[in-house]
Amino acid sequence: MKFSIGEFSRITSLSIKSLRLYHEKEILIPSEIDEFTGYRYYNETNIECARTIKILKEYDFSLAEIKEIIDDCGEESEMMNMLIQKKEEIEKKIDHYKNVSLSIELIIQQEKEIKMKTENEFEIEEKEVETMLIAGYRMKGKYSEVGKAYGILGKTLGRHINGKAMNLYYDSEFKEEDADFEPCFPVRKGNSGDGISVRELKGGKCVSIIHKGPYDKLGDSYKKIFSYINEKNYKTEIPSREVYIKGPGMIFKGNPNNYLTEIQVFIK
Amino acid sequence: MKFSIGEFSRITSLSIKSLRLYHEKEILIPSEIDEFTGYRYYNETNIECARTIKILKEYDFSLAEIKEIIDDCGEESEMMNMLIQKKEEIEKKIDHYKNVSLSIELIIQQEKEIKMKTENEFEIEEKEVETMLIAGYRMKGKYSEVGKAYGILGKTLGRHINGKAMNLYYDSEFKEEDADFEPCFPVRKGNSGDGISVRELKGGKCVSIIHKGPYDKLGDSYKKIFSYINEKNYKTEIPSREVYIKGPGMIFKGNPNNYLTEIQVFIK
DNA sequence: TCTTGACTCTCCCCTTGGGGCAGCCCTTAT
DNA sequence: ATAAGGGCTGCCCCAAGGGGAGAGTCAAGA
Repeated sequence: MKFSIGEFSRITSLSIKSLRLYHEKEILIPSEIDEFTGYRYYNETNIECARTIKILKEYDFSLAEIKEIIDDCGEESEMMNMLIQKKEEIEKKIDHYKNVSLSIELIIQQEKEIKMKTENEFEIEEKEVETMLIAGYRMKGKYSEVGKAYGILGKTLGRHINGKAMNLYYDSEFKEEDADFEPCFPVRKGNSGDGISVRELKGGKCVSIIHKGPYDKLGDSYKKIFSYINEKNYKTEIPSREVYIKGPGMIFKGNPNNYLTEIQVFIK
Repeated sequence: MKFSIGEFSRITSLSIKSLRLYHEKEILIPSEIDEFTGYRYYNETNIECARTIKILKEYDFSLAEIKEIIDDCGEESEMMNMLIQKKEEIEKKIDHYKNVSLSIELIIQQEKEIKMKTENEFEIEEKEVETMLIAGYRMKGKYSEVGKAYGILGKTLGRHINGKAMNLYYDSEFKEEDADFEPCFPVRKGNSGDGISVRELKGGKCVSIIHKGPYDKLGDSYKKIFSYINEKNYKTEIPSREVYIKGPGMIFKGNPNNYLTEIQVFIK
C-alpha cells in the first residue's frame, strides 16, 4: 500500500504544504521517493507518525520540538520531562489569558456602567447616597498631587476596590494651595495603616450634578450646584465629593471633553 | 522635550527594533524625523501612544488590529465591539489550553501509575482485588473485534472512566472464535443501555501476573499462572480478567515488547 | 578642533507554519 | 493519443520582530 501526497493528505487531514514542509524538516519522511520524478509516496508507518505529529501539534509543541520527540522517543514514558515542561508552559498561558480576560471584562463592565449613568441627562438632581466602606488617603497641599495618592491606594488595595475613584473635600471654600482633601476608593474590605484610613463613609441626601468636560472646567458645575442650593436654602455638609465616573481610561487617555465627574454636595 | 529612539526605548520598554517596525507600519510615528539623517525623535504624545500599544499587545491584539484601533478610536467606548470579540477569542484559547493541560496531565498520571505498578517485578503474586463499578460491553465472537467495543465504551462513558481498560473472559478454555468476553472500563458512574452494562464487579482473591510483551505472547504468562494454580490446588472462578496496564499510548503506538498486561485469575 | 565611542540609519537574512502562484513534468483514464 | 488533473520545485508573502553588517551621526573629553 502506498499513497500519493494528495491521498495521504486526505487520509491524515494535513495539507500538502504541511507534508512537504515536514519532509523538508525531516519530521515525516515519505517511505518512498521516486528517484526521477521526485514524487513522494507514503505508507502505513507514515500514517502512524502523522497521527503522532497531529497530536503533538495540538499539544502546542513546535515542529522543532516534535522532531526532537519523534527522533528520540518511541513511547510516552520517554517524553515525560517534555510533557511536564509543556504542561507548565500551558498553565502559564492559561494564567496570562485569564488575567487578560478579567481585565477586558472589567473595562467592558465599566463602560456599561457609564452608559447607564449617562442615560439621565446632566441635570441637577437630589438623591440618596448609601453609606459605603472606603479607603482614603487624606492630604493637605495642592490638588495636583492627587495622582500620587491614587497610585498608593491602587497599589495597596488591589482587588478590593469596589467602585469609582472619589475625592472628598474638607474645605468650605475653594483653595488653590494648602487644600484639605482625601482621595479614596470604595472597597470591599481592607486595613488602615500607612496613611490609609479604611472606614465607613456615611451616606445621606445630596445635591448632585454630572459634569461633562475637563477637570479645569469643574467650576462651572460647582456654580450651578451652589446656585441651586442657595435657591432652595439648603445647608451643606462637609466633606463634599467628586466621583470620577469617566476620566483617562485603561487603554486610552481619551478626550477630556468627554470626561464625566459627578459632584455631590451633601445637605442637612 | 524630545527623545532619541534609544531613550524612548528605555522609557517605554519597547525594543528599538519594535519601534522602527511600528514606525514602518504607521502605528507609532515619531513626532519628528530629521530630514537629513533620518533620526527618529519622540515626544510625550508618543509616550501616551506607546502605553496604549503596550496594553493592547498584552491583550493579545495583533499589530494590524492595534493600528485599526489607534486610527479609529479615541477612547475605550469606541472599541467595545473589538474588546468583546477579543475576549471571546481569549476564552476560546483558555478552553483549548485547559483541555490540552488536562490531556497531558492524564498521560503523566498514567505513566506514574505504570511506574508504580512495575516496581514489583513481574512475578506471580496472590492479591486481593476490590469490588468496583464497571461498564462492560459483552460480546461473542472473535477477540480481534474488541477494538470496536472499546470505541463504543470510550465514546459513551467519556469522562466517567476511572481506570485501565480490562477484558473479562467467560470461557473456561481458550477459544479462537466464538469466544465469550466483555471489554469493560472501571467507571465513577453511568447508566446501562445500548448493550452497555453498568454494574458492580465483585472483587476477591486472585492470582496475578504482569505480562510484558505483545498480546500474542499472552499464552506464555497464562501457562505460568495455571501451573502455579495447579501446584497450589486452587479452584478458579469465572470470569478471569486482563487489565491493560500499558498498551498503545495516546501519542505513540509504542513498542509491543514493552506492553504490560496484568492477568488476574480469581480463586475460591 | 579633533577624536572617539556610543548611537542610529538602512538593508538583508532568519525565525514558524504554512498559503498562493508560476511553470513544468507526470500519471491516468478515456 | 490526448486531456485533465496531480505533483514537482522555486519564489514571494504573512506576523513580530531578532541579529548583524556597513555606513553615517552625535556629543563629550582632550
